[in-house]
Amino acid sequence: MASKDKKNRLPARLPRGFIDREAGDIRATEEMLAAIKRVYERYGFEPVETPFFEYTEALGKFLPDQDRPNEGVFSLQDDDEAWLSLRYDLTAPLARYVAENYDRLPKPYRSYRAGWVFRNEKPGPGRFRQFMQFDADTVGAPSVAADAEICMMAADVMEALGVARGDYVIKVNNRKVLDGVMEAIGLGGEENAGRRLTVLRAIDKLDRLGVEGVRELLGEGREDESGDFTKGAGLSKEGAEAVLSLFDLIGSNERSGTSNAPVIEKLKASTFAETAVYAEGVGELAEIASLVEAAGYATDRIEIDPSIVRGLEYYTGPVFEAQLTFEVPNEKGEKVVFGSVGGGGRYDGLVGRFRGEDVPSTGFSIGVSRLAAALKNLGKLGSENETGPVVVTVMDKSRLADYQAITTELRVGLNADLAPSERPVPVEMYLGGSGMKAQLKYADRRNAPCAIIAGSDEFDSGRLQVKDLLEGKRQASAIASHEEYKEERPGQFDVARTNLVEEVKALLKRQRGEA
RNA sequence: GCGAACGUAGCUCAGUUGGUUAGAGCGUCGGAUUGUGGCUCCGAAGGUCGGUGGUUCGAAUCCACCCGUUCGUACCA
Repeated sequence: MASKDKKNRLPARLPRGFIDREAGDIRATEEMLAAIKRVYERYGFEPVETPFFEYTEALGKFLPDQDRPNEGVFSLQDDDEAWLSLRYDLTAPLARYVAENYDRLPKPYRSYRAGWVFRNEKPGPGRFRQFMQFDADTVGAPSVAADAEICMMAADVMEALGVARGDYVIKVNNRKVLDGVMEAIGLGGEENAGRRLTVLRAIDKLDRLGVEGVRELLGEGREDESGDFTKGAGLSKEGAEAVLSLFDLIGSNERSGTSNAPVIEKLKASTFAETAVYAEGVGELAEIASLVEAAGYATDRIEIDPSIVRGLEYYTGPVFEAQLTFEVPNEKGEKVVFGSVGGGGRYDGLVGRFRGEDVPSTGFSIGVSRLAAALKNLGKLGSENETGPVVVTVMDKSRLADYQAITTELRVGLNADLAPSERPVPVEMYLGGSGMKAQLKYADRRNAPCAIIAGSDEFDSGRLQVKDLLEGKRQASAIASHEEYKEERPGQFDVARTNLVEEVKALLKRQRGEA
């Protein structure tokens, strides 16, 4: 019921952090998902789907790093008082799924899935409370060959989406290397868990704050522009410099060509190598490097970078991050590097939470919306101007049956011998209540290739008017007066009723430049 | 979460020290053109001035709180 009372009218508004998606967006995303899927299928991964809701405890809220355990997730209580939460990533639900179906799944279990995830956080530009991820995981594979494969697959995905080699890079690090470094500077043990987190967070900010900012955060702390003070990790000068020495290794590869060997050598030569977990981590990185190199993936695609941190909750070994390296202008016209569009790593303990033993697993997650925004920027996505429907206009409402017959004839005829992969030609009869002028305006706005026009003259003569809207637009720009415009009827021609389908087919072909 | 700025029509924005009926451009709809998308001209619709309360004879304008947006920062599985 329409509300005349303006004061009490229901406001039509979206909850903050959520967006409506429109045709162009949806089509572009579907295209993208299909391309990613093809890559994963090529590697032998199979699809699986889990629901939006999981039991809250299954999502892993009791894992470390729960400064604010009740924030960030949408939760509600079920009839039986059990807490349910909307999933905030696709990894924890996969771990639940694998644990629940462990005995009947082939191991290693290789699967991919795309889906919406939800985070109850402050939204910002390009940052929403509902967004899509596309994951691929290998569960039950202890070998770093699985990690190497995930990295290569991530690189393949970027190229399948049209990102040129050199415009992206898959960065690889190992959590064990960072753990080893922290152990070496005296941050080992349970009592230092909090400071270790602070150190990892500091390292993670290299991109944004630079070496100086990280140095402050490793020491006493840092004051930002607004005067806010962030407490640091409180490391000694030597400890901080030791951590920062990792950054010196970045770029070792570029200087030497295409192999990750130089950075591996430097990692091995470091004094940290005396720490067992560090040495183990470097060993794994060396193996990954040699595996991807043997497969032909050089540092222009997969690069070892000791400054990569990624998620703090559950990664136990190698971690990956897909970065776009080209610059794009932001709203202010400044050039900025697009940055991370996906990440992942090894999470040996996640499935084990549901079972007695750890199940070694590794995976990768693509931020679909973010990557879509990047691709749009590259011009690799967003064929916005899709051809719209052929519009059959209605001039004489008493002859609706005739217009309907024409519409159906075109709809069937134009789509008769399409291959299954070809986009159908949409055909519609104008269903609004307005006159001819508005109908053609409608066709124009729908980006229609042509409109069919018929009144009593046409029905009597057995010939219909076909108006080529693209050709008409072209001709119209050369016509100044409205009288002449009316007289010319640019782009318009008449065809025999019996030849309608063939004539429209020919017109569409001409427009595609095939005739 | 903390700090700051901003919020006027669908969009981009004017709006004087607090003073009559809040404006423009673009867009939308209609007419000139009863059967033809453009151009041009004419006209119309469209506003809880983000919300609520307060100060005042009088508030888009001043004050408080709230909501939203943006920026910085923290967190980010």
